Amino acid sequence: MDTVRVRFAPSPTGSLHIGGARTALFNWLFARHHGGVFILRLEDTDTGRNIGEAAVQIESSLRWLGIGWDEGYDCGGPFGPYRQSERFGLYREEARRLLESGRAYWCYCTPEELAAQREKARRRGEVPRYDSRCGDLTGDGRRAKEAAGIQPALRVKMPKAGATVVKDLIRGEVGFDNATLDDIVILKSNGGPTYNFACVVDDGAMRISHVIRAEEHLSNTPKQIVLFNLLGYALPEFVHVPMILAPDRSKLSKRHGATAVDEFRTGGFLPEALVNYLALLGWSPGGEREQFSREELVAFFSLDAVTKHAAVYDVKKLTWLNAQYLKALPLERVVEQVRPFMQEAGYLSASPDPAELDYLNRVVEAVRSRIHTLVELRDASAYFYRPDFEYEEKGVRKHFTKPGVTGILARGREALSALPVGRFTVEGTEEAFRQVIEELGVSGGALIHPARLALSGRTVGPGLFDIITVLGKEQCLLRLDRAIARIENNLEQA
RNA sequence: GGCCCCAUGGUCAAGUGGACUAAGACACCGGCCUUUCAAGCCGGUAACGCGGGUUCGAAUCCCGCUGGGGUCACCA
Repeated sequence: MDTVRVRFAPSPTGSLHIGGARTALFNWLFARHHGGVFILRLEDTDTGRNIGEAAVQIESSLRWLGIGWDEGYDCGGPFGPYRQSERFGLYREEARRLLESGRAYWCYCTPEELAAQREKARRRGEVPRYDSRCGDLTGDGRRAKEAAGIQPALRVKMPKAGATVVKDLIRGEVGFDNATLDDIVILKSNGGPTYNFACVVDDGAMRISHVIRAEEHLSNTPKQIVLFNLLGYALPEFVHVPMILAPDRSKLSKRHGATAVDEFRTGGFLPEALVNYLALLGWSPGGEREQFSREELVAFFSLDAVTKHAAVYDVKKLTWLNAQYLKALPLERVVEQVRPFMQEAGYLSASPDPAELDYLNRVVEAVRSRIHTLVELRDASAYFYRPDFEYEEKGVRKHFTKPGVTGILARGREALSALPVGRFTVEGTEEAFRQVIEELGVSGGALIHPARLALSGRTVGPGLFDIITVLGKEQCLLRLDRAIARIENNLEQA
């Protein structure tokens, strides 16, 4: 295979959603697998629809996912510029070639006229199609239109007979009857190129070897193939990957909850998990594994293992994968990822000192195996940072109302208090508590459950002795005292 | 509606004519473990859309139907 050159070409009309992200990922994996080039091109020809911040947002989502590009509108490259709004000169040149060779013609129909024609056809039950009426406009007719001040659009004559076959790498040969092809507009009356034209000119000029894009573009492809041939460009391979659908099998949109990559980031998902999940949506390496590192994905990725059918995305499985990464990734990585969440909650200062970081490390290690997202990790850590929590009501009824509970807690407090610093470890504190339990002749739970509630306010969480050692002696004694006082106070009121 | 694509459990999917009384994963349900909750381990429920062919034999090939999706712009 010649050098692989693929591109991801988003339009800056919004944030990067997971469908786009997966298309970008497949392109990237394919390029990396073959040692090829991955290009980021901005399709911003419709100035009216461009959203200022969108390009920046798309870019940052891609970077967050770890999808980097070799050529692009920010870093340049041998076939730049990579922003279509900066390539209008090229499009006009190429359009002129078509006009001069008689393959294109000016069309003076106004949008209103075209809409009326379409409506008329629809009412007659016909397929709305442009009738090429301007194609045989005489010089006089043209002059008359121009005198009327109409800015024309440039159309390309499409073949009217025969068929155009799209050779798609995952779908095989897909035939389209040429009679269904409109004379498409390639230059709008404002002088700008249309999508189909700019796309073809750029894919040709940028020597794209494989056009890997979503399936919704399949029906554009025959028109683009005609353009490729008219322009004399080498045809790239076409690859139309299946769509990602919402749980109700409809096209993904905002109303389906989080669909933007950025929402997953703020929702506490790791890029490792999202990349892994997205790679497995519509592609399968076979076998029984579900977890793959980025390097493994690159090594295993292959277009012929991409499925043909659309996939419904399932946030539950993504959540599971995220939890897997949360507990298996090196601790430093998880800590690094959770830092902004902790800072936002006020648990961590803007520039934490080593002691703060050490504490955070221990908190994360204690909590990370029982949560699914960074947001959950932050929430499950709250009591490590705030001593003034409320006690869970259900736990209070269950563990703080037992007769003698204050006495038991007091004995536990005493035991911890008596422990020398060197013995304030998971083993040491557990041994101390076990001894209290034995001396009192009560069940382990009689001390452990109220103690957990006293220290964390919750009935669920890490092992008690992990909580104790992370909190440290001083906090434990304080919190135990607070709980004992609270229970006695309640008893008086009762 | 025309054209195009697709069709294995609720979801992601393996499967490329015999090894399929159809893998694995998520979710769900049970059990074990256990100081709680997770995690982990063990087990369970659950699928080839329908109808015709072809073939000794079909989830796999062909046709039709049904269903889902995409697309029909001077949007991309």
